[in-house]
Amino acid sequence: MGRKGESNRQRIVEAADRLFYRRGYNQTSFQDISDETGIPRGNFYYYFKTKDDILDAVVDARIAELESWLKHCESETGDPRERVLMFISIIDEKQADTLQSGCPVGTLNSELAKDTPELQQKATRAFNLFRDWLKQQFMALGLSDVDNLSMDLLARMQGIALLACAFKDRDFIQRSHSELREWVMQKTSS
Amino acid sequence: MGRKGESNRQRIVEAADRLFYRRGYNQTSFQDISDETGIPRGNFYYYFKTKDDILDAVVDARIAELESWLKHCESETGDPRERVLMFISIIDEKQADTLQSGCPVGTLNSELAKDTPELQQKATRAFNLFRDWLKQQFMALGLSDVDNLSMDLLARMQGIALLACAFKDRDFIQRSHSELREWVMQKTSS
DNA sequence: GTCTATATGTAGATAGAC
DNA sequence: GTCTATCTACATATAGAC
Repeated sequence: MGRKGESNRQRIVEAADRLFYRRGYNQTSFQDISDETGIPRGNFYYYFKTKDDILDAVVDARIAELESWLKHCESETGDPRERVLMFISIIDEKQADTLQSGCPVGTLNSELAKDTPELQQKATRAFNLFRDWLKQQFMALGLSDVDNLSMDLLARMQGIALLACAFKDRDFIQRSHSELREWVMQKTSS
Repeated sequence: MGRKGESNRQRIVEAADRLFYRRGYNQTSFQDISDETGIPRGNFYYYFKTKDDILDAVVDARIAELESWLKHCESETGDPRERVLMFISIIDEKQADTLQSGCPVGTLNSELAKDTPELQQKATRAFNLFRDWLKQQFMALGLSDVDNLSMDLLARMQGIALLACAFKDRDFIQRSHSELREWVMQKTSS
């Protein structure tokens, strides 16, 4: 059973990814994942030894998605500034999800920082991937202080996502992303 | 049986506040609170009907703490700009906790936004209190756009706290708070 | 007001039939 | 590979003795 070309393992990871995002890791049970996939609970242990192993696969999936976005930005234009602006446009398109559940990477980090530092380190991998990519773009523009610039941009994005979700304020996202674009323009024109 | 002048109810709330902050709400059990206070699990139900009621009291406690900080800023100086800068200094002093567990209000919001919107609304009360206070300070300075300014400052603080906690980066907090002060100076001098 | 014993549900994980 | 039945641990919550 299961749709063609979609392994049970893959279906579990996709459902877990969705549920971990919407409800949080700790608040998602095997029963929830079973309900969404139709795959019996006990079957999960054929593919994953523990719940943490499922999280591991989910983090890998989120990293892969982030990588695909970065590659897309790179393929669309050779101008590093345009690439960064394009990334902002991509997350801007995820408004609806951000409003409801925040940033998939940020909220996971925040949740795992409490009580499970080992897993949290895994979640920061996605942050690091993005930081490194930003650094490359800023370096290609001949900027100094690329480490700080990258952290600052990421911090702004995270603050925006957190407040937008807390207040369910769509206008705030739009205004903030617009100001973020201006910030990028200004910082990359010196 | 409880230190003098400290009711059992109060001791439960204080322990819960600490544990909810460090481990998260969902990851903190009655057993944990019992272990910290020495008060038996079953006893909690004399003071609170449900676990949610404990959270309610914890949120009230965090709001009360925030209010005391704001009052302190107001009592120290009549200059609204100085008040805002003083608030940044206060949270700057909480670096160690922020590094370990993030912002007590921000992380709680983030956790409760997933799956328990009712409780999350309660947690946003603290955000709203701070926003209103900031608006008052900015208005007293004769600024326009006080709503956006307040949201932007809060968003920056939240982004800083989240990344500092994710990367356990003390230098980042210090640099960012320093830049936040400059931002306040600039915005309030127009 | 305080504490113990316990009810009731559900979590993650395992064993073993098919 | 798939599924059911079940184990053990622990969660919130309740009942009732003291």
